[in-house]
Amino acid sequence: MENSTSTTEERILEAAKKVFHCKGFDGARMQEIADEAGVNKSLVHYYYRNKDNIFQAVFEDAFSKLITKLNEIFYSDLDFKSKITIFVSYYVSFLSENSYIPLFILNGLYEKPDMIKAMLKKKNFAPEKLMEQIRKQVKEELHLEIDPFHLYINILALSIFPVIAKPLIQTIFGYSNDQLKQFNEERKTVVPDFILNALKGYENEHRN
Amino acid sequence: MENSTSTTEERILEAAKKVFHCKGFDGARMQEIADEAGVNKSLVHYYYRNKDNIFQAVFEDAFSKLITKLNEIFYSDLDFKSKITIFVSYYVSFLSENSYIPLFILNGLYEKPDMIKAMLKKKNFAPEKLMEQIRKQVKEELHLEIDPFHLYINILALSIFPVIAKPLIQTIFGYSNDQLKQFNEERKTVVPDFILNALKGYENEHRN
DNA sequence: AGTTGGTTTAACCAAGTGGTTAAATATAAT
DNA sequence: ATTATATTTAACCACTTGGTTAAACCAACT
Repeated sequence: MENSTSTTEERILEAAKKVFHCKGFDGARMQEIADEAGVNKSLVHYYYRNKDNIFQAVFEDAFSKLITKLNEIFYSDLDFKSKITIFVSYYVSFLSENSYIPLFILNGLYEKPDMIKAMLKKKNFAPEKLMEQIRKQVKEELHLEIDPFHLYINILALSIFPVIAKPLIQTIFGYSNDQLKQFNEERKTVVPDFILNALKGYENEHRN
Repeated sequence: MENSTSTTEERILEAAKKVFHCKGFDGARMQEIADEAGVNKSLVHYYYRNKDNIFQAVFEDAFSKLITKLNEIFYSDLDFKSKITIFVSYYVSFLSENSYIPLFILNGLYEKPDMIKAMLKKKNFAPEKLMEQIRKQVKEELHLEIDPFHLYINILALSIFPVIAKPLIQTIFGYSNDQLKQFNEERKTVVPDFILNALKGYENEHRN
């Protein structure tokens, strides 16, 4: 019973992504995942023994999508300013097309910290290396006194927050889908500009 | 059966805050709220007919806490740069002591958009006025070409995101509670500096 | 003491919940 | 055709969920 090119197992995972992303762990129902995949509920259990398992599969998928590209860009040979520009424009467009992922991951970190820790260990993801790379480049290439970790968090904040805040911008500021799309498009240049301008400010301030 | 100074109804609301903030709407259990308040479950129903009602009460409380101070600061007579400094340092300290609130509100906007819309209408909260005030000051006082809405979102992002990302910083970067506390303390100065430096950059860039 | 009003409770219920099981079906190999 | 294997299903279960009900409690007032 192959539907198009995907196996049933893949179709279930895709359905689970949709449901978990929209409803969160507690809000998601195994029945809804099954319906979304067009299969019986117990088939979901057949492939992924229980709810925790399938959640973990979905989380790993989302997390690695975010992290892989991040590492790729920040480990490359580019100068730091190029990295920022490339990273932000890539992330803003990726996230605005997968706007549920960041909040899903943050909630996962709150709800299932143990599961996440185990996953990080399994994939031996080491953020220290990344931070060391950033630290080195900020000091030796840009000669800035700004704390690299704060800078890193600022970059993430400016890239990620507006995507998380999508319903805030729509519900509270009444942006339409088109307006939001344009807003996200603008951020690809606005955010790098903002960051690079800020860095310029540090040059002037600390070169004394 | 008055416990200290608070009424039973207030004690239930406080308990509901705790539970909803930690578990979200779907994860929260009426029984847990009752236990937390030290009362029987059906007493919770007696005061707040159903789960939606008590959730709404909790949401309104959190939302108004965030918004009141924001309006207060941005409507004051201060120059814009002072507003930024004051706003950020106030928000960072408020949020780091109520770190569950921003994510709670964002999730609420996703989960219960209709409820939230109704609430905003009831309290006739109008963000247009706030934006107009910011727009005016950015143009006429600072003579900057930066889009005021993007600037506003940037300010929110830099203030709010690090608080939301608390479990990310702790779980992934392994920060201890003390380190996180210091990190938040530092942000009270780092963030305004970063923003004001960025604005300085815009002055140089666009004064031609 | 009796009445009244708000407050608090135990016991209960229908509707889901995640999860199990054993049987049915399709697919392919012998 | 028969067997073996992987896939798919309906029926079921123990348990939890939000919510109801009717009775008990308790202070204040008559």
